[in-house]
Amino acid sequence: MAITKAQLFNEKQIKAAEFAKAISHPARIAILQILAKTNACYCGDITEELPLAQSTISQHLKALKSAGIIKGEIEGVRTCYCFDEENLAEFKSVMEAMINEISIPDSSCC
Amino acid sequence: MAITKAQLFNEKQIKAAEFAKAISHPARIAILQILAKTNACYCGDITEELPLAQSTISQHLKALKSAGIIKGEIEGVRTCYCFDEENLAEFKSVMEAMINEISIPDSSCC
DNA sequence: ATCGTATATCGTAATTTTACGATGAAAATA
DNA sequence: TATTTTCATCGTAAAATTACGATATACGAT
Repeated sequence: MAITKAQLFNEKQIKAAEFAKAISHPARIAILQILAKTNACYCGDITEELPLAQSTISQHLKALKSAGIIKGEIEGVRTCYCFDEENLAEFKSVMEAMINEISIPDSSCC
Repeated sequence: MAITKAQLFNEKQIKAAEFAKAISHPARIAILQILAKTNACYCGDITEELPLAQSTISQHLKALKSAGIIKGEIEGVRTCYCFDEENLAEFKSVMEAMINEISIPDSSCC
């Protein structure tokens, strides 16, 4: 990747790609599903449910947090991870808009 | 990545992650948008619209094809890329299901 | 004050991704 | 037949991703 020319893509494209990258690993999807379905929101809980080391789960949590999809609140010795409500809404709307944009055109050539 | 433990995640998670990875780069999103909005479906057309080398575009097209989202039909010296109708529908339904699953639970802890 | 628990971070290694130019292959054109 | 056009692939390099164990930090409990 010689020089990043990413600024030549538009904001929507970059944002959608970032969100997509955030969920481009089965472990991160699994983490989001766990957060959505259970009250297990501590790193330890998630580590118990997934076949990965604690440090790896922590890394994935960091990636999801960087993307803005989740936030982490420190509760003493632990950190409670949950969805970032506002950003989750943005995630969904950006992804849905993208999915809707990607469709077969009227005059499909093949 | 010592040993791939991906088989310990379920099929849906793996499929969704694969699709997400396919659109996790602005160039690939841009390519899909071009295919959706114009009749430019040749590698050369796309190369003209994006700030990347022809070989790089070809690589991105290959990635989208591997994910099944598009197909390529050889037309003499050129290749016409378009959406794979059936797989595109799967892409959309898998992604939408995933997005719907990811939601704030009733008893949010924080 | 010490010990145990939970998690983030560091160091490291293997793999994958991204990008480019150069080259090759195959069809169309001169 | 020779040339041009179009695209895929190769070779390569830089960077990012993924994973782990080890360690550091910080809080709570004893």
